[in-house]
Amino acid sequence: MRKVRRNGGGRRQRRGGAELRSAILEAASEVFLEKGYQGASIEAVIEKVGGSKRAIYSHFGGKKELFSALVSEASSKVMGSLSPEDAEGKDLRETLRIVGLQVSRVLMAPTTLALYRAVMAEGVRQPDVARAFFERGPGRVSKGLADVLEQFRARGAISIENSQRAAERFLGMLRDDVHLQVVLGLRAPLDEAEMVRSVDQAVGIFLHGVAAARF
Amino acid sequence: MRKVRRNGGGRRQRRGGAELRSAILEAASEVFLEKGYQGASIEAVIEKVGGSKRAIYSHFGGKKELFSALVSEASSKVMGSLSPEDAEGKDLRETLRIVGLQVSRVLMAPTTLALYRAVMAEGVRQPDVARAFFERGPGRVSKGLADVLEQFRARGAISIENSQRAAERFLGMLRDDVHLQVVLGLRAPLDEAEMVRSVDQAVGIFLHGVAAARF
DNA sequence: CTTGATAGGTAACGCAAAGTACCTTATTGT
DNA sequence: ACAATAAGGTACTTTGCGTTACCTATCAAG
Repeated sequence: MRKVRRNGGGRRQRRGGAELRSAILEAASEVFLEKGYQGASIEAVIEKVGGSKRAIYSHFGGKKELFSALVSEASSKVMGSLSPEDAEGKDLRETLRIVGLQVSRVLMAPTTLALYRAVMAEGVRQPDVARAFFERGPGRVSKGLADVLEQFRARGAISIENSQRAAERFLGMLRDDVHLQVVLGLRAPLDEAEMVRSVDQAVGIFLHGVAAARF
Repeated sequence: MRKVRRNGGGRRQRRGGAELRSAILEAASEVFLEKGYQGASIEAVIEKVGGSKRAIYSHFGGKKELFSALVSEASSKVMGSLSPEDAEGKDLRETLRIVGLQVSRVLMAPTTLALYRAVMAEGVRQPDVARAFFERGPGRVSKGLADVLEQFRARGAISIENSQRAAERFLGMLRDDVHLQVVLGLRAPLDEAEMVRSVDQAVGIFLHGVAAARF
């Protein structure tokens, strides 16, 4: 009886097997995010990574599965740039400013924008891709913010019925026409200063609304 | 000397020339909006409309131009379903409710969703398409609402620095995670009752915010 | 009726790209 | 070292599709 060394998935290792896999994912990111799922070609990926198509079919199974893997990975990676602990112990306004700014930075990052485009287009036809993206990305963010809001609600700082929906509203304000125009390539992403102002405005509306104070 | 019958563009008419053109646009809508720009094929369009590919090249020039024409038309058509006059003479809250509900209906309509997906994906590569979509669609809506808000601001009903940005914020709240999930095909569009509740919530936040009243 | 022009149809070209059959080579257990 | 196994490479097949060259039928002008 032999001992077989296996890695996590139960697949045998070879010279740079795992390295090749992640190199493919890297190259696939570039190609798929630039051209979109349908516009991307396996050949273009291989051209970047060097090697042969066979490697992609061995490692992933096909174009669809490669895309799916890529989206999962990219969605998770994006989340890594968020650090909710930065908002610990702050008051509500400051918390919203910090979270809002972090989210805005993510939303305006080139990779996120490209991911957004690609997934929006293909999500309807590949439900697992849509789910992976949403649950690892926007869904996680709004859940996280909802938890925070819930704490403030419990303390009586805010009056809302549904923390989850409230969080989604706040985040929705960050994904407004400006973001849409950036996604469409109609204007450059906001720079840091613009983002700060934008977030401040959103926080202001979210906290107190636009109605003139009726004193 | 005979009179020459011409249509608007100065192009000679023939048996069903214009009818064919619009039939092509109709079929192209179905195909492009279902499959996306890159996934759609001229052949599929022609199969639906009957005739030959030559007709498309005569009328439009190519796949790109056909898509562009389609997006312009569809974007304008969508706007037709908005009737801002319904909000005339109402107070601020009621105005926002009416506008919000109309916009929500549009956002949840299958055609709009499909258009959204297709344009989001292809906009970066076809700037004229992105522009046509945005200016006829979302841009027009937010401009319209901005004008209304400006009137309320002038009357002192609301305190905001920038009506345009404020309008975009309100509309952004309608394009939140729920809308994203619908676009991604992860959940069914809201029905009328759900939309009403959703809009009411957004209006509430927009007007007074979530902060507990400090009396 | 003739003539010129053009919208529309037929069919073919050319290319890109997904997937695969087959071979090569590295790796691992004995 | 050697056999067994499987990853990785080469090159092909097949398919689908955008585009175009060429032809035909229709319509207006004289």
